[in-house]
Amino acid sequence: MASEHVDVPVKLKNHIVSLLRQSPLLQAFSSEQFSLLLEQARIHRLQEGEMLFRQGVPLQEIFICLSGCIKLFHMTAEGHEKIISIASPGQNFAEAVMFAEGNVCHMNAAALKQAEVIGFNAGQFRGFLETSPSSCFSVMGLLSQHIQWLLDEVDRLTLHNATFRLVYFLLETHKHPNYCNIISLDVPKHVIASRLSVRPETLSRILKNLTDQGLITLRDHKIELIDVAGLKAMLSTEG
Amino acid sequence: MASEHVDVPVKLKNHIVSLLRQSPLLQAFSSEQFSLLLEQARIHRLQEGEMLFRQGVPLQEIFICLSGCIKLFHMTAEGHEKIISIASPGQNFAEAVMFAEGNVCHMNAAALKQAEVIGFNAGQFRGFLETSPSSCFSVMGLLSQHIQWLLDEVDRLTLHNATFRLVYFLLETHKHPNYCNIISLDVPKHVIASRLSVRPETLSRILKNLTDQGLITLRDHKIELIDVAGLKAMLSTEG
DNA sequence: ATCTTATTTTGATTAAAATCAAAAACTGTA
DNA sequence: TACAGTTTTTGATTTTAATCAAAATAAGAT
Repeated sequence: MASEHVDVPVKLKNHIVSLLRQSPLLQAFSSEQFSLLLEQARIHRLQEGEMLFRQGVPLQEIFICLSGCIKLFHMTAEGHEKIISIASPGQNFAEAVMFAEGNVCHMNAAALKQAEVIGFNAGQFRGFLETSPSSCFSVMGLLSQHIQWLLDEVDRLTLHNATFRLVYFLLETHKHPNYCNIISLDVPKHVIASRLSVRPETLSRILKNLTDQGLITLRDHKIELIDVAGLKAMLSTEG
Repeated sequence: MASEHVDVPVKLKNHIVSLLRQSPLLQAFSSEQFSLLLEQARIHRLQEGEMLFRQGVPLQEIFICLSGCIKLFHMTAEGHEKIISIASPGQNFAEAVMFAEGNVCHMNAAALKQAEVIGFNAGQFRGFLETSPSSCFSVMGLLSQHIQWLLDEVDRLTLHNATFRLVYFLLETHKHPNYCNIISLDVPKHVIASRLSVRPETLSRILKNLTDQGLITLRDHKIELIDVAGLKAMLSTEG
């Protein structure tokens, strides 16, 4: 799995190296361990739609997205897809698999657009953890955060409706970047829909409602948040 | 929080001690560390409905249920409750909180029936982890399992319907115990409903359907699985 | 450009489950 | 046993979002 599109050894640009050095996954390691991990790491270059790994398959790597974005998703027998999360540059994924029975991952990962992913050797990674409880604590913190996120997600799915989930998603996405109130959707809307567990038609209608209420405006593939306070109010009152 | 109903120091029956010794949470520790954890542990005796801790409050303990059962649940501003999971004797909970920002737990815990819970000192626990990477690995394995369970739960909530969730729940509950096909619900049905994210009325109707189909029978607060193969078939075909 | 394809929106309809309301079945207690 | 309370079931109705179907829009290729 995931071996066809690999370049090794890794030659990384400096800004990528410093991105990685700051990753919560790696920052607790010594410089030496960090270098050794990089030496053994592989770059996966994926075309849009290309799979990185499939559910049920054991993984020998822990991943960090370097460019593009990766969807992590479940698939039912009938072919229905549910996107659990979307990893963007700097974000790690499949780190919990390293401690799972048989290292089997229960999810699929595929590129939503042309992407580069770095895969660290899981055995080597575990080896370094064995020598360093402080690194273990760093990883345990990461796993704890992951659990917290999933608990909140269950919360949103069970106690809140589709509109709430979309508004929450918009405000979350809005948190990170460059102050301006414009969110660029760099993936098709049906991807956002799957991420939010609604049908594309429903997402379209909800966006229309919010537009009609004067809370957002839509143009191209960008959503401008007109009334952030109003959106925030929707999260506390309704849902 | 959680200090009113505490007996300390702990005096435990032998079978409880051996239950604890086998807990995935504790088994990686040395006998000495295990004893020291027990020395600092507190027993919480809870009446039915009594809270163990509330969301938003920092926790200084990691818990294992000794008797009775504990519901772990979210609560919305409007007072709607969603039970995430139910801990029965031997099961640990709130172990991830120990690595969270400010040790803040985002869930509530309360007794579903008269219960005893042992709370280990989280600081001491972390201290022992610092001395032992192998214990860390044990905990990371536990956290990884927790993540896996939550991912599956998201899966069931988004890709499957209420009937699927109930049938899955019945078969999961059936896995553990003493071969016989009778599941005793030792909690009110509305608790099961909340756990499955359906309304009590809906649960009642689904149980009726399954009964009409000859898959189960209901009497008292027991569900007898008549056609286990038929139930399993429902998980693969429909959902 | 034009044609082709994929994505998104809109409208009409359906389905699953929630809600509302009330009856029935239990529980425990006096 | 009768009574007061809770829990569960049943029935009628509504709501939310899914589904089905088709039009509109956007994106790519020739």
